Amino acid sequence: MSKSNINLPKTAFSMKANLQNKEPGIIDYWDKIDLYKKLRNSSKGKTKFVLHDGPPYANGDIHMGTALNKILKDIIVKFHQMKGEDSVYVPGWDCHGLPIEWKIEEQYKKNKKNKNEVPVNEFRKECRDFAKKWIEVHKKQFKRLGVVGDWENYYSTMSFDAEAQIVRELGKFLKEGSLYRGYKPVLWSTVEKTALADAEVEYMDHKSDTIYAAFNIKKSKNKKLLNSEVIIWTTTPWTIPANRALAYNENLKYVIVKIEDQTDFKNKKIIVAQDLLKSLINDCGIEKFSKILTFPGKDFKGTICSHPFSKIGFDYDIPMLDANFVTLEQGSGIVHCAPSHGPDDFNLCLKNNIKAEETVNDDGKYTKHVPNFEGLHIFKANKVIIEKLKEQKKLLSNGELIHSYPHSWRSKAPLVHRATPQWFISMESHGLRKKALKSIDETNFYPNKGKERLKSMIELRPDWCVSRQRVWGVPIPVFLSKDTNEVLMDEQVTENIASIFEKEGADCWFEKDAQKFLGKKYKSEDYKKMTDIVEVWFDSGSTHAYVLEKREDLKWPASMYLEGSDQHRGWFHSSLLESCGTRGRAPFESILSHGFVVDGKGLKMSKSLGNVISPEDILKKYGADILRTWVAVSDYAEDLRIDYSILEQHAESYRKIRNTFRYILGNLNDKFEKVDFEKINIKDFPELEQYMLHKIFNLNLIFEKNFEKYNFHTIYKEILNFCTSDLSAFYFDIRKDTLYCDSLKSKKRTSTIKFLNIVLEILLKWFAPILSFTTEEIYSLLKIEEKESIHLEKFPIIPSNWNNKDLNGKWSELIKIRDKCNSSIELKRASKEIGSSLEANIKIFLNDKLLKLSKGTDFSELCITSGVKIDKINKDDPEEIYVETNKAEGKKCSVCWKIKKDKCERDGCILNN
RNA sequence: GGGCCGGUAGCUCAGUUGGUUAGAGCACACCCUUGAUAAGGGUGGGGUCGAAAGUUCGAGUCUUUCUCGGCCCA
Repeated sequence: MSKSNINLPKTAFSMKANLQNKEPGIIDYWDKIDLYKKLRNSSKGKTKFVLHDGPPYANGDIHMGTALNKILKDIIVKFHQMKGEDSVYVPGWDCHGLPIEWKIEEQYKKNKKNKNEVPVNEFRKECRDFAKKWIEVHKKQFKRLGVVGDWENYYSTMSFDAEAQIVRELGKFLKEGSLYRGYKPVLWSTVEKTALADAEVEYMDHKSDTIYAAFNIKKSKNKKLLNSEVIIWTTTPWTIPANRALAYNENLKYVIVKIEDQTDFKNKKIIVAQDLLKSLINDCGIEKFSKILTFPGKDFKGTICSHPFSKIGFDYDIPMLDANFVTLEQGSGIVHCAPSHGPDDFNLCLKNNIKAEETVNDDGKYTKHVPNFEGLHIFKANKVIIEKLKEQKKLLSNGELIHSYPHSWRSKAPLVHRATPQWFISMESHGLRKKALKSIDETNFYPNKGKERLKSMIELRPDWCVSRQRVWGVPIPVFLSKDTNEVLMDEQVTENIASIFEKEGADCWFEKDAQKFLGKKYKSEDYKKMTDIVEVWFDSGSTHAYVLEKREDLKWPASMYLEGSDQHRGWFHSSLLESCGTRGRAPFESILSHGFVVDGKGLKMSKSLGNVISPEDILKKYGADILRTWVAVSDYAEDLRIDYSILEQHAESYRKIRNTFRYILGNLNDKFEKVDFEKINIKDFPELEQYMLHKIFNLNLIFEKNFEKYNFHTIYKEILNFCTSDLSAFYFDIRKDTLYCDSLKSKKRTSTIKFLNIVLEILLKWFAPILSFTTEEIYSLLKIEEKESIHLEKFPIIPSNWNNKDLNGKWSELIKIRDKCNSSIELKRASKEIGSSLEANIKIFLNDKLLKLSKGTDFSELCITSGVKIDKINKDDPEEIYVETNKAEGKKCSVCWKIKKDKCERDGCILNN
């Protein structure tokens, strides 16, 4: 029998996707038609949706985290575009900063070049070229993922206009008065006379002097504490002159002990943590003592001590402060705090309004702020301090300790924490903290938990230190008076600097004579030009100023900032502060944060674990649409797991979707005919199609509801289920008979074809933001004249008359009956009586309700059997449905393969001859 | 070490204010089909809801502790 008289599906859309080879061609096509420009032109005047790109650092190939971030952004941008908005996306890059400086330095090392001998601007030029190179690499990699954006006119933190605007932004804080000069401890090498970044530090063993020293209690609300001495332990005795506070932990227990040995401490009462008493007694060689009292740490609240050197010029209050960094690991349970010489100390003191000061100079010698010891080098000071403590009867004991200690990676010299002059933006002086907290409240967070996270950080953070002693960045555009050391505050000077940077770039700061920047008003002899640079978080925190505000295609504030959850402390944070400080509110209306990419077991990816997967690997093996699928189906609110078995699973669901499309295209013979949804007369369709239209109506509600909450994984899952359960296993299976065997002009077949056209268009549009390549592949196959890309289309508007709750109620019952039929058929199949369901005749027994409901329904069509009989169920039967299956008797129709006893109504059937 | 977030079938995810036997798709097993064919259909198995204790008539859901993992901070 020839197959010429049945209509089998035929399509140019291949079953095998071959994405890795096909996708690059589609990217070329988008370039060729200039898709981004077409998108902008097509949506002129529409409501703007601006997802402002957080700039990735221009260094190294992209990894899964960056790929996730960019794909998620692209999906959202496309969703908004197809919703009918003007969804603009301008990618950007973060270019200044230490990691690039290192890379260049590394190259110098290889070539035996010395950084200090290279002119600053030569070095900066190499940094700039390095960043430029990586921007180009990233661009290619991001485009390969299917991300559509303004790749030609990207922004970068190192462009001249960005550098100029960063100067203007800082100028606003300077003018307002919230930018101030203060001190902060940094790791310092007294040998190289320079600050070191964490990554330039090597930890090596070092022998330190240790002391147990005593601080008299001067005042306390707790009378029992009076006349006692608090004991501290430290490995840096030279910091004692810089002591400004003592730290305890209110959750620890402390004990007052009376010493009875013949020493300086005979009959004195000392206070230490209860659990450290034993080790302290041991360390100090105390033999006779008695415990007087134990008390909780919180009783220290409000206690004031005096400095061990109070009698020799250190006559000030030493407050006791609660701090959770105080532990029982070592020492006495009370920690001596020198805000100029430790980050913990600094932060604790700052919170309590004790400022750090310059106690040690560049060379490592005490400054004039340290009476009695001025000019003494700190590396020679320990002995002297220990002697002085003994003299003042404040030394309980001393010793030595070998421990891991920071050293310079270059000189191998031991480092110290040293307070150096820095620039800060005050959180309080002009209400920055308050403004930021208010803005957080006015921002939508996806997921919501991001709100609390950002809020608690802003509530607790200290003043923002915006200066770095580095080279590759925007200079802090400030002059200090040589006379008074005061900051020159003049808006005109700031603006002058900015406009010079705009023309020449920030490099000129390092070579041009200061007079050029000062203008005519001031003389360069009178001023010092600062050499610090602005920290990079201020650079990227200002993107809203030089990107959102400056570009006409964008808007301020942005509709959304979208980054990984680590950016609550990073870009979200710095952008919020910068903008609240300069403009009084956040530069974003909403924040979407996503989790981190982890391996299949939930562990973070690392080279040592060998569980790293790169985007490149995935693109090679599966193609970008599979990676995009993975992004869409994963719940970004949590960490996202990935490994090859997970990808394989999603590739499988992709194939299912691809085959759904292929089946539709095959039956349409790749000829798409657009249907005007509004003009459809629902009643012209058979009930089955009406029911399917209702399903689509419902699905669209789910689609819209979940889009609003950016729940893409729900959207994907729902449409996938529609493809597998509703279309493939139900509708397509049933309508195969019509599509293959009915005459082309039959009413039933034409309405099926009409429905296929409808569902094709809808599925294409729904999937387009996620499966950007595959939907484009199909779209181009359909040769739709008026539009050149699926991405220029809008989401379908589903008419409300597709909604049909009654029909839905009826059909859920019919499907229940169908399920029973399938079970019954399966029994006969298992016992080998029949194979295909077309070899079956079924008898369905129903209760009155279902019998009435089923009137007019052809179950042989619904269940794909050769025959059906319906009868009333026995009244005694507790079930409402009962099905009996029998082998169909007769001959097989050559067209529809149904088994018939007599003639067949199908045209061309041999039974009819 | 501290703060925050999380752990539901092999996998990706649903599980309203505590309330029947905890769901879906994929994967898996078996069967059918060979007119969606490196496809398609049917049936089915699979979960001490991270662990323990508690509150309650009743806990995946509330409380506490522990454990594992992630981010941030130190």
